[in-house]
Amino acid sequence: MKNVKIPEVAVSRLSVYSRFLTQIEKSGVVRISSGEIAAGTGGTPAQVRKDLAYFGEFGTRGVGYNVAELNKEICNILGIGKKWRVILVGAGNLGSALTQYAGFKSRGFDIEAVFDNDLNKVGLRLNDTPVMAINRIYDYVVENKIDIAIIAVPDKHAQDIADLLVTSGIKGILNFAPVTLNIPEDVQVRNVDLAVNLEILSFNIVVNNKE
Amino acid sequence: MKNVKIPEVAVSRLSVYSRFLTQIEKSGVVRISSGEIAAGTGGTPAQVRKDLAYFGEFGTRGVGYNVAELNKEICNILGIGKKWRVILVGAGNLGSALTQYAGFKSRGFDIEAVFDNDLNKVGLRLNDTPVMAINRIYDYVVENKIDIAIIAVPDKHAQDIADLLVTSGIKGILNFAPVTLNIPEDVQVRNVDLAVNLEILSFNIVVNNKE
DNA sequence: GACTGTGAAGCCATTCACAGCT
DNA sequence: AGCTGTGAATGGCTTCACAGTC
Repeated sequence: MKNVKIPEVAVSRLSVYSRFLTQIEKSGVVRISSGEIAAGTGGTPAQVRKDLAYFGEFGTRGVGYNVAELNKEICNILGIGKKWRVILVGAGNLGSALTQYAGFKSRGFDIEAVFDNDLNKVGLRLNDTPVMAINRIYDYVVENKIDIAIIAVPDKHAQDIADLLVTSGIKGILNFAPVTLNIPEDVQVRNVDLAVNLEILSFNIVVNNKE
Repeated sequence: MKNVKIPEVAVSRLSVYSRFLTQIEKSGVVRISSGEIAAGTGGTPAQVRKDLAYFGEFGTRGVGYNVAELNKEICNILGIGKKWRVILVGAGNLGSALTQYAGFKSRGFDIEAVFDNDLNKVGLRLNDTPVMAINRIYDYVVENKIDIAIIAVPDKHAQDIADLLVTSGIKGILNFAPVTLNIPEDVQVRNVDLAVNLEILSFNIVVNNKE
């Protein structure tokens, strides 16, 4: 791997390319050019090539890329197929939906346990995934070497849960609670803020209508 | 408003500031500095000031910002409180969760109708929101002047739904389907790709462990 | 001729540092 | 003295344009 700092946006685009390639691959296409990838993912050909160039040379000049091969390379880069061990905290509406979200499973992220503080839910199964009590998180994460936790609890509990997960030795947190978590640098965090996205949309609509 | 192009990241940060200020306001704090906002939202003081400066002068030199006032200004900028009319398409797991998501309602985005192609669901209510048949989307959007639609249908149907919404005259689309939608430029789109976020996290964990 | 890979240029966002105000 | 507002400097991402390869 080259020793250049890779922009996070480039990584997110790689993820989109991979999704597109997976779909293209199914339809039987073998070869593809940077221009076609760009057209299918809403980017530019130069950017597609640059993003890939951060990691190596995957194409053939004058020809293009082999769809299956390129997709495999990108999956390697992203760490897909590493068999990540994932848990989810918060069996509310959003948590339940995420537990059953096909988009995670199909990309190799399989949630193996759900934790909740509602004892009525503990012991049940959420679409085959067992629901356990919050106070079992620490032991479970340590014993099963869990890599990633998805936080889908109400705002007020998010930081406490995050602290607990950090103490347990979690490597990454995907946070759906609309709060800024305080997390040590060596633990990776991604915030998915649903309301923020609606507000950006709202802003863009207003600006667009003014022109 | 100044005639400078505003970075979209700045807008997303404004949204986070606002959320933070709302919370701070509740706890009774009246005045706040850019440094405190930065500390509470994971940014830098200079960036907070710059983000605000795109839109005007909201603070007092030597003093800071009035929490309530600043929050109101930001809400105006973002178009919150404009009484947006919002519908959701796709009453599956994710769609149901989003319909009941408190983070939307508390920020002024109230989903008023849900559409689904499953006739068993049509006529029911999802947490008080009526579920209607997909073929009623066009009329409903036109008659009720719907501004924003949230797409939470399976990938394969997303583009068709998007086309239908565009034809109906929708202004903005928040898309949860993991596909790149083809939409005319005057309609605003935001993609929330849940799997992409997990994949970026996965990438970051791998990179972090190599160092 | 077609398309990749890449240095260089251009553009945009962030950070710095300080003038201006309270 | 403390904090905002902002031009200038820096840093980073994107686009350009072309050499290299098939």
